Amino acid sequence: MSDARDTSCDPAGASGQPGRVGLASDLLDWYDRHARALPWRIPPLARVAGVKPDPYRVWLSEIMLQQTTVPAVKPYFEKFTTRWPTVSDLAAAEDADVMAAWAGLGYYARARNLLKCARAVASDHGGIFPQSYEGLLSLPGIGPYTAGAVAAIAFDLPATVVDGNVERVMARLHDEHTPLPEAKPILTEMAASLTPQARPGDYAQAVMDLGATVCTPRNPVCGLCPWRRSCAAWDAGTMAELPKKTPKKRKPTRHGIAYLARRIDGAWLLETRPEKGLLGGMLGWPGSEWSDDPQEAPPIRAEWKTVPGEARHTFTHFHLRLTVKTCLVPFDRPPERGTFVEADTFDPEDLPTVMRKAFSLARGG
DNA sequence: GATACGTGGTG
DNA sequence: TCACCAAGTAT
Repeated sequence: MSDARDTSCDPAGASGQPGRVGLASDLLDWYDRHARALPWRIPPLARVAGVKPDPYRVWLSEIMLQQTTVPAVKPYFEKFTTRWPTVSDLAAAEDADVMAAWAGLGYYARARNLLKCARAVASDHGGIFPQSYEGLLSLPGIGPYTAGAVAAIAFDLPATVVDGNVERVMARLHDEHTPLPEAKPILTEMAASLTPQARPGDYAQAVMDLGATVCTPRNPVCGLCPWRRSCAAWDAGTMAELPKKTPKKRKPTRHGIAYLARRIDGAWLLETRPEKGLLGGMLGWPGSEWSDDPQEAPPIRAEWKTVPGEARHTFTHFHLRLTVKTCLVPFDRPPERGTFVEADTFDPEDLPTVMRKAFSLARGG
């Protein structure tokens, strides 16, 4: 781990401190000048002046940011913090309201675990988040990354935070060619050995910001990097090919049928999907199974018409081509599955994206 | 360790 | 069009 290059070229090393401290300090200097302003972030100057982050906002942002970009998260973060300003407010919310508010953001298990976690904090911890890595890790939806991030950012504990950005930065800094996920423990050890005791919260955010804005997956901007002089991949010219990753499987294509039934008073036939599995707990159109050759499964007796075209959508591990069928039914006909939702209560924004696409196709948009 | 789990942006 | 990628977790 103690690469000679780490110490040979940095001022702190020359002044007698270990090279790793020099690297952390260089990065914090960079962060003080280049930290992005984000709705959940306390700017470095304010942090140094003693302003503390709200653990609820840190936790909420970190859950939303899992596998999700900053621009996608921003409006959802504003919506959640406006509607539920504290963890106790969130804990008291209805499941359906939270799932509807999360609709469109993806990875819906996050929303289910978000509520479980808020309720655990409210009922088992008096509405206060546990202030330790282990305590945080024990909560639903909080894994090693998020426990470290909240510990560091909210409580300024010297936790090592390893996300995709940090993996990439470490792989390049040390010119590590072992492919992910095999390299994860190695990269984690590298990250741990760099984590400073001073300002761990700012440092955690700084490494991730570096990865997000300078040490990017494609076209890294090495000319602006505070760690360029210490970067082994820069020396070797291998930045563009790191980190190595084991190749992913091709996605198969599945087919399905979505049934959009409208009652004469304008109500729509919807159903809440089972808690487990794909789109678990979300509102959606009744439908067939998604497979090579789906079987008809109309949720109500009616004269169904097939909408021309298909709704196409790609999930994490397969492509979906959805045939959309519509019908109009009388007021007194009971459905075999699902529940009619009054027209003035129904908002397509409450649906996951694939279901919105089916709705758009049916409406001719 | 491998797999399931969303979505939108990008080259 | 298409594969890759993003502040991962649960099983």
